[in-house]
Amino acid sequence: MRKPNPPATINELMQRVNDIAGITLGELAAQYQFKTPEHLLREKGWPGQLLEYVLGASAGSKPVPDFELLGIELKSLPIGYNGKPLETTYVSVVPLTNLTGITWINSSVKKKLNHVLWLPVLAEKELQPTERTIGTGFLWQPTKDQEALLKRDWEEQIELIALGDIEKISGHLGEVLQIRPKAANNKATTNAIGPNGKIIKTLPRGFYLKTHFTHSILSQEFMS
DNA sequence: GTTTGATCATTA
DNA sequence: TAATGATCAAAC
Repeated sequence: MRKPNPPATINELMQRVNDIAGITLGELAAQYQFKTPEHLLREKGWPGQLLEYVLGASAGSKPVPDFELLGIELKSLPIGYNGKPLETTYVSVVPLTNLTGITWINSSVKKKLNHVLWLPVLAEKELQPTERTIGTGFLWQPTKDQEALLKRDWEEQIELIALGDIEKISGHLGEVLQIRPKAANNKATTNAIGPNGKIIKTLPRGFYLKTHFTHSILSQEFMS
């Protein structure tokens, strides 16, 4: 099969999502002649890249929603046999400089999470990457309560960064939204605001949704 | 180096 | 065993 075009409507997108529910990543990759990792899962981004391709998401690394026409972000969500998320969910890069004028409303986190297509994938560790089974995808927008939680965590941690206290931030902070390293390795560096307002070098960081938050989203969708 | 896609693996 | 810190690959 050829590379799918971007879906024109939400209905079209959701039809494609429903069409792939229940099959494995290996079967899907074969159908579309998409590359499959031959041995170990060293290509950590493979599940997401395959799903993007099949659903017609914008290719490449662009700072725009996966489905630009629809304003929807695709997030695959690895879950275990118990239906709970196995990993935190990466959201976006954490800004470490030029924070003047930045607010929750215009933040990358709010924009990214404004409208998300969650695609659960049964990804229990004993399963080979190709044996992971695609679940039922669904659209989600934060409720007022959920957004309030995200906003509170975001503001608390952005304030620390603005004050030059990036090195005081660890994955322990944040109720639902945490900040953790996001880099090739722990030697990578980027600019950040340091003590006294001086620019320092530090490890690039990313925002991640904690698993209990994504689990609550799943519960809200499937157990209501 | 940065941003996209995430998972790995050591620690607590 | 869950969570935090570290890491892998591709495109640019």
